[in-house]
Amino acid sequence: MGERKAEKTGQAARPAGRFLRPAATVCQEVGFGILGPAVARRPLWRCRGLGYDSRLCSFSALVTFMFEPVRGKPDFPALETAISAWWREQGIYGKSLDRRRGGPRFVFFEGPPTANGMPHPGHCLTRTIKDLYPRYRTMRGEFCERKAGWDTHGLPVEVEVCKELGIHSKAEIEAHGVEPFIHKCQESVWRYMKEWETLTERIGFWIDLSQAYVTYHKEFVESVWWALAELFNRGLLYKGHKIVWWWAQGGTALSSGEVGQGYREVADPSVYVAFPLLDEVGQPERRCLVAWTTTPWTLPANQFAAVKADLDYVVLRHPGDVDRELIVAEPLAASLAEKLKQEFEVVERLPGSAFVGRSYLPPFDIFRQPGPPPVALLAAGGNQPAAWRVVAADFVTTDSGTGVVHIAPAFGEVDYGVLVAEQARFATGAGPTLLNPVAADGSFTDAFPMGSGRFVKECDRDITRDLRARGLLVHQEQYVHDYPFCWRAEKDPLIQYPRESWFIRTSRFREQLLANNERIEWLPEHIKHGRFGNFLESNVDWALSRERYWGTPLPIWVCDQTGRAEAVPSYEALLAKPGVTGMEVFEEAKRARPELSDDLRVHKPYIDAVTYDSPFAAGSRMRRVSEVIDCWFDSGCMPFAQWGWPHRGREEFAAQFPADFISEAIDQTRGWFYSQLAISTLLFGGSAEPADSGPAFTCTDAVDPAAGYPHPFRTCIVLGHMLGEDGQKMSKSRRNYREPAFIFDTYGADALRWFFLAGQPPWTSIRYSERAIRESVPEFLLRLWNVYSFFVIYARIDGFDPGGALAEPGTLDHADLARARGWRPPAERAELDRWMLSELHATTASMTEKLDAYDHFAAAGELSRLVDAVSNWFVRRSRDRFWSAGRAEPGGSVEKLDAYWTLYETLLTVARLAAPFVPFVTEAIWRNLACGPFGDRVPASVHLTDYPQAADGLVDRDLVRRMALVRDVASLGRAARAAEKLKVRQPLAKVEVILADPDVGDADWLAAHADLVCDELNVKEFEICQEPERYISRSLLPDLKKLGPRLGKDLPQARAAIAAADPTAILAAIQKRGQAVVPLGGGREVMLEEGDVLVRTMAKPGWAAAEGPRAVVVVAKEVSPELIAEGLVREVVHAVQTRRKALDLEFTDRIELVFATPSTELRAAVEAHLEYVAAETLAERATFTTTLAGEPIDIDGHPLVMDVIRAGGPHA
RNA sequence: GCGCGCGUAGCUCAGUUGGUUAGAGCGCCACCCUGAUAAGGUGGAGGUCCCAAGUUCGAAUCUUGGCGCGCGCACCA
Repeated sequence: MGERKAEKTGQAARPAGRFLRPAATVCQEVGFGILGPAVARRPLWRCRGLGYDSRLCSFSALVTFMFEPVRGKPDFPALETAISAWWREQGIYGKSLDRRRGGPRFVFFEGPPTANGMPHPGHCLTRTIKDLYPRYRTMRGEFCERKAGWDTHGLPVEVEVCKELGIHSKAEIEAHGVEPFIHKCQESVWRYMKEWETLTERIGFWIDLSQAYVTYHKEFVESVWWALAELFNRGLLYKGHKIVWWWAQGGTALSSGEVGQGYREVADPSVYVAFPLLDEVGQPERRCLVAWTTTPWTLPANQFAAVKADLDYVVLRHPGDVDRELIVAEPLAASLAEKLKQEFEVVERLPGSAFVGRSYLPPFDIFRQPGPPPVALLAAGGNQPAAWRVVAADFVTTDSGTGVVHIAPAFGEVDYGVLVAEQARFATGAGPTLLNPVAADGSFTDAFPMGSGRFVKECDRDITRDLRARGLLVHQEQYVHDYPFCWRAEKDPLIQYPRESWFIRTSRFREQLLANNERIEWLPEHIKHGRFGNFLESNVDWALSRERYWGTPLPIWVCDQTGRAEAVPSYEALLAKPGVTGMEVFEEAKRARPELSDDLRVHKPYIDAVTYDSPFAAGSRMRRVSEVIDCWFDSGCMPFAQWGWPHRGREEFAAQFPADFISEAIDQTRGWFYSQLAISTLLFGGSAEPADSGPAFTCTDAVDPAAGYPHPFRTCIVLGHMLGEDGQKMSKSRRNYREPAFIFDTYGADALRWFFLAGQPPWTSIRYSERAIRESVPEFLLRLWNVYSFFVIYARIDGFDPGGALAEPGTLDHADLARARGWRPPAERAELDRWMLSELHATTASMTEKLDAYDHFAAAGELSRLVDAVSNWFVRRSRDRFWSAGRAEPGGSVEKLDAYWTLYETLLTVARLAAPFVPFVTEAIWRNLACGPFGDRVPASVHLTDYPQAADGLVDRDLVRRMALVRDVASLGRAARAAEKLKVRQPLAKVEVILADPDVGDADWLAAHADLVCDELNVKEFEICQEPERYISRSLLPDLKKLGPRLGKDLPQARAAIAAADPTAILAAIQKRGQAVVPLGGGREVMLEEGDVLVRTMAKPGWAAAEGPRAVVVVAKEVSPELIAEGLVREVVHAVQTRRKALDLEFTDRIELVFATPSTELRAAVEAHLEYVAAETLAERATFTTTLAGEPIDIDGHPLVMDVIRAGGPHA
């Protein structure tokens, strides 16, 4: 047995550290006392088992020691709730703000969630991201106020209340009474408030909930009013018609989201109807346009027929019916003929434009007088029939139908657009008016007697029958398609229906919106010109009003007599109006219910009661319009309305606009992202001038602040949607996800945060799976915790006392620690220490860079690699130092102390680096490692420290590269062993390494680390191979990136030629003359220069070798009898240890060993190393006997029976 | 239907301006360690890079067309 063995034997013979298990038990009992005032100074007597340690004497220091014991198996959820409570008690969030007051601002806007629904995992994600960056920037020295907010208005709230009341239509709400209904809405808004607050605190989202803005509060409403009045006064708020999806039975329009929920596949009648063209005197011709529709009930409202101008149409005639000719788009003629099962002859072929302007006979004449079509005055001069005329339209396609589109402006958005466009062509008032034979309840009016009083859809059959009777029906069939129904009343089909509505002229600002958008940093980038940009491109005016109850009332008052309107910017301005009355309605309600919120003053129905004298007509009164507004407008006003600006909060607004950072999920592109951008752009304008110099926004004037793009936000992280366990949409009924509370209680908030932050880029859709969350724990949190726990255990044993060594700790940065007694500069420390600090500071630099670029996913990856480096290389390779004798004190073991200082600095720095990601566990580490020894001399919380600054001087890039090389070599060595089934327990004589690139000086360095490699690989000797040709072959590879552009088509030949050439000769030529010539055949040749070729090293077969990109590692396969014996002995030791474990012996238990084997070889091996075996297994005696009962075990083919007896105890 | 995004190992995902042997984690199998221990480490197996055509000396990567999934807008006469 060689020297190394003896060393190890010596070590094991020392009963060092065998008390570990009991100590850990104690830690569990102690818990996390650091957080409370009751910092545990547990009596030593609880540390049972300590008596086994010869170094117990050193434990006397423990009593005054500052590091709390750490439990080996952490209970993260319990830890987190304790820390959370401590933060609350100590006001740590407030303190983190206080110390940055006056610093540069980092402005964050909270997109308001609605508190009338339960928070779900998606909110956990947004709240994690929204927490990370403010925390990070605060640690970087910026002042980041975080004001919470709640979105409280809108249909969802009304729906909740309706459910509760068991009603659903507007009529029922009215019957119930608007006033009590509103009261219910206001209460309902806070229904899940507690859950939201709990979630917010539990996930560690630091935000000021006490100062939250609330969209129904009077101050907020008044800011919104100001914005609306501003738009109104600038002529940007107008009243118009809009075609909406109308739930006729319920008397309300539905939002697109609601409509989307109600689509069902149904079969509707599909009819092809003839529209006979009219001649000059108004008589029907033979020729008929053929139009197609799946909603026959809209035919009475027909006003136009649309064709595509540049599309070819054909006039078809059936030989058996010469009295009628059909006009359809040429590409669709065949399919029509097929449907009709008829052969047609093409009479004529004409472009669509040939029909534009022609009059036709509509299918019903309810709005039309017989005779020639009446004409109307065109705006450009001249006359034209206003309606029942062919128009050209680009939206006409040949995908289906006939290429002739029936236009009923009352019942289709596109159709309505045609009407508006046509109206514009005529002199004011002369153009076509909207024809609508349907009442708001969905029944035909008397204007269409055939269907009068009946629901339109029920009239489809009668209409079709009538058309057939009059010879206008060309064809009829069933058509299966998706059609929306009311999501609350499944039998009620929705219809498109015109309603009056208020609009904001956003479309006029399209260019400004795009210019503003151009300046916003979107993550991921494609949002800017993709989804969001496209949305802006196709901007239409914002349909603002809602015919509902619970929302910000539209602050427009209209004159009874003249119909003229004005907007009111605040409640105060309203009260100042002449002859104002009606406020008493609220006052009375308040007297009846004193608990009534004063905010309801500005809500329906109270606000509707307030009227005043009209400035437009003497004796007339001004009354508010009945509508409330789209709640998205509320949210978009949040940048200023959260401060009540411009009525108040002037300073706050000036300081907090625009936002540096916002983040929400992708569904907000048309929601909050748009509402903010639109409102800000319309109100504050701005230019595309870069706003780099100084603040983009100076609020000098309350009404017209000068703004430069971008505003109101600079950077926006758009998060992906979260999916359930099965990759489907999360849904309560499907139960495909775990409640956040369950995750918190089981794995903890840090685990969930880490899963979100490090699991995937934030914009991919995240599959929220319990398994993935669970598995994210060991890879980072637990590993970090183990290192931390390892450190504390040994620091306590060895008396490592930074608090005593350093009087003024500062923030425990590298420079601060340098003042400590016993601290040595890295240059004087072991290489491993310098390596660790290199990694630490290099990672610090790159993490900072990545977080500054809002790339937390990459930053988390860096962090994870760093913790892996600490755990799996630094600690592992430093064990000898931590386990060596001597105390970690000045005057003690210098190398040991170095190791402690290195690990201490690393852990403190990692805690700060990771603090924005996993705020709880890092707090626990900081509290113990920093506050433990230093108390009040250091910041009480890791979140009150600065983010680490990389000290470039400590980064030794060569060392980092070379250490990585050693780790590679170790891995390759193991791979080589594994390939030959040479297990690590079998010592081998030698390992040889061939470096792929021998020029970097790495070889010498590696050779100097022979011990390390030998230790890792369990070999006796290390050598940089002197005759690599024995083991490897080299081949030349052309550098394709370089040669490709130069050689082009010759490249394949060149590759073949280079592969066939003698690599040694080429390399030599390049080395000597700077270039080498390789013939290509055909007289051509390739000139190779330095860098044109790469050398690839491959292991020759027949050796125990493994190759990687940087090295080939060869281990000696041959094992001498001595090596085999050592291997056998190690197998025996392993077997004994396994038995010890099976017998559940304490680590400290001494044993007696008795062996029996028929194998003389095995016996000889063991006997030769008996001392070693005894030491490794804590055996007081190890003997051989000839007969022993028991099951023999296999030691590399040698049977062995053994008996393990606990010394001094009963037979084990 | 239109738009945006995405299809890479059993699962979750990386893959930088096209370049030589496509990676990681988890899971699986085998092994190692047993003084951080209901942890830790190492190795291995596992891939038609959705399909097809094209551009190119060369395509997971670029183009076009399919197919599939997610989301958004519509539902279209």
